[in-house]
Amino acid sequence: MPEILEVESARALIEARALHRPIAKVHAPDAWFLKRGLTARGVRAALTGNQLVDARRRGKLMLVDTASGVVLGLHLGMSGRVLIDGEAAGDPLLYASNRPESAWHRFGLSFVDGGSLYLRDPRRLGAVELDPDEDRLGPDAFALTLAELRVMCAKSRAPIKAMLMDQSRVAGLGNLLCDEALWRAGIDPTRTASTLDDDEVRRLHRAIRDTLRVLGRRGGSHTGDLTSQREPGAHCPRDGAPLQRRTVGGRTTYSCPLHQH
DNA sequence: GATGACCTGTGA
DNA sequence: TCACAGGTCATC
Repeated sequence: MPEILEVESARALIEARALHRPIAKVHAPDAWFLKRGLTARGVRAALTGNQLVDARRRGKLMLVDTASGVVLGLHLGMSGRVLIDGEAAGDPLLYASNRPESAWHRFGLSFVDGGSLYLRDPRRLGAVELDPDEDRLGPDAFALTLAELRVMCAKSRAPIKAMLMDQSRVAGLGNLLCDEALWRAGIDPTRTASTLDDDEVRRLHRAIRDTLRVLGRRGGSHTGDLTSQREPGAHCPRDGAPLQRRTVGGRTTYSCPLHQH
């Protein structure tokens, strides 16, 4: 399931392969997949004969600009992938099946040249919308500044992990990336955000940047040092202590009781 | 801010 | 058969 790194790969794939190809047909077989009042008829009217001209991203939301000015918002949910001319970007997702199952094609565009862009999503938790409200999201995690992180920590009484996963605060970090970043920073995920001192906020900011850079290079959210250990009985890759498994912010959370405080 | 709901596939 | 899954959203 995609976090910011997988979404960025999908965005880059659209940018590289789907722009400036006139759209012949729009496939919207799943009304439930269309959000915020969008209908199959509406999305067909907006995109047929149109073309994609730019692919942007904010957090996990892809924003695809079209020649007419309409912005196509694509969300991958928990199991979504973008397929262009039948091919996807990056490595197979860990929990998502990889079979090219056309029953899982929830939305798609056929280009005049014969190619296609499909959103394949077995679990149907992804979404398509038009002209999405980008401001419901906080700053993109790649662009998050130390000053921004410092301010939002000071204002939040949530566990630090829940704060980081709140897309209206920071956009793009999900369960795995948050666990990895907090593990690298040596901070307990349950710590109340406002109790982090300045050194801890700095370490966290650095750890988020490192996590995105390193895991991005390795190929995705599931390639983290801690992340690859998420199973019962696992040990901390840094100091060998048995890892702790808890629920924080509503999600399964792994952390090291020895070096995360 | 925490909780459960949403939907469906996977693996024990 | 059941627990679990990396996402978001509504509701208390």
